[in-house]
Amino acid sequence: MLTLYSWNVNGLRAVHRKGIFLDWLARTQPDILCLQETKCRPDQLSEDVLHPPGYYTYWAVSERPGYSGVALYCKQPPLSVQVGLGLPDFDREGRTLVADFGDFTLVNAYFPNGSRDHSRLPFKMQYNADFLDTIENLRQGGQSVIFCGDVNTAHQPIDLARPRQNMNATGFMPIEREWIDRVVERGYLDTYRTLYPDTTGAYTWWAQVTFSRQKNVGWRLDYFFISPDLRPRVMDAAIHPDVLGSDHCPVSLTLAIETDDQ
Amino acid sequence: MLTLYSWNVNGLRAVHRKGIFLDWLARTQPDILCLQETKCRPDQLSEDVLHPPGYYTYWAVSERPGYSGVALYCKQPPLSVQVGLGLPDFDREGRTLVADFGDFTLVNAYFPNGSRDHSRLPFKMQYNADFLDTIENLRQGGQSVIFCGDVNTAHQPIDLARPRQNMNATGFMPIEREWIDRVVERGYLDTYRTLYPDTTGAYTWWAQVTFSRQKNVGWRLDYFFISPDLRPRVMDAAIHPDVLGSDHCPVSLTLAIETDDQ
DNA sequence: CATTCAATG
DNA sequence: CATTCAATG
Repeated sequence: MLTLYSWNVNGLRAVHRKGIFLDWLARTQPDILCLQETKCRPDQLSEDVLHPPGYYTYWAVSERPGYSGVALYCKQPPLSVQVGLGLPDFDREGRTLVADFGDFTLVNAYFPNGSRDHSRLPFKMQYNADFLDTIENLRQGGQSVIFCGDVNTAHQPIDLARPRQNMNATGFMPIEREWIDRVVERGYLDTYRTLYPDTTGAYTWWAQVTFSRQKNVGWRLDYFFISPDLRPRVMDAAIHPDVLGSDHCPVSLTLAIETDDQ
Repeated sequence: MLTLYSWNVNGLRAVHRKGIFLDWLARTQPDILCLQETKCRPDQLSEDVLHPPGYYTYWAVSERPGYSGVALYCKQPPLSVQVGLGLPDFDREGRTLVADFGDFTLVNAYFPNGSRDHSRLPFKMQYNADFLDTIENLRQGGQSVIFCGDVNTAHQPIDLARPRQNMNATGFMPIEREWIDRVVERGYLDTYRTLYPDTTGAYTWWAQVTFSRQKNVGWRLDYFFISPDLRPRVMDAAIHPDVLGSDHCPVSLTLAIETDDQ
């Protein structure tokens, strides 16, 4: 059994400083943990966060200090890890890690935010397009694919509290949602929604400005998608809104795959 | 009897937030208070700081947000207040207030910092030169002059804890100290040093980086200077190192001048 | 080290 | 609102 978690931490140093990160990690013990918005270089971290007992860690860093960044924590080292998509425009922002675990290739991604004024929407849609090309190439190479992270888009009206008010807000615009349609058309499964097609109020992000978390006025922006061949292995998919410390909460996926744990 | 205080607060909002400023003001009740490094526009302040009971307030603001800025709090309104020296290069940094109190003209100034790499030394020396011209013009117009504030220069070796190590550091370079020599040659009196010519360890600023305040490794950078005609009125000059909340402490001057207080 | 601001989300 | 950085002192 393999447990995978994904969490946009909104600053790894901040969630560590609050005394939350290592506690949660020690308690949860995911086999694989994907972080987004780490907002740091590894050399800015203390040893306890950089190398928690039992974990290998991998880092994608933005050229711009304090911005973006993703990390991978895992109990077994991948066969290989690729930092970035191989596309400098995106890779300089530290958005992507691709890890080959043998049974599957895992892509941990912090998808671009379209920006309130929509100025980064073209950049986001280009990332999304190139991202889909990348994972399709992996599948054509015979790999099973899992991708997770902050997709920065709610797919359907059920995936946010105020769908009608946000039709023209980045994160729920038709063009953004259609990209997820395309992902699903290619056969990828939104694991949480596949298991819980009708569950409402299932969100992973809440705006801090409006204190919307206490009212659960949120969005489901964080996902675990799998290629369809992995469907028989899915044991559970979950959202963990009780885990505080960021404006996002973690999401998880449990697979029926043996680990080498002794 | 008239009590004047001068204090570089290193951010008025910060010293207010710490609960120090209004407490200190209510307890001390200076007739006149000159602040430097207010680092704010008046509209960024709450009413209680902007208009404490019994005080008129006047503001010089930098064009650059959060930088520099001086303020004048006084129980009796001046006959006139001039914001700036009339020199745009300096006035755009909100460094100077000139207030005519009838008995004397008070100039509240935040003299430029020469910058660690000495890059602002020419700017500082030009400000100092133009400042001296300004107060000399006031005297030639028949006024008694008081000037106070953060002069950003220690005059003599007795005025800092480590004179030999700082001969080439801005704040104690020969060229900076010679400007104070010139002020003294014109007859102005450094009120504190006039009353206490041999007192050592009398500092008004301590570097935060090195926690030097607890060791009293400091500099005397804040002064009340007076034109010589006011000498007979001087009752006391003091330094108040126990007042916390900034990296500078307040300094004060007490004059034998009647106030209109009922 | 401490203050403030700007960018970003 | 919260995180991080940069400039300044």
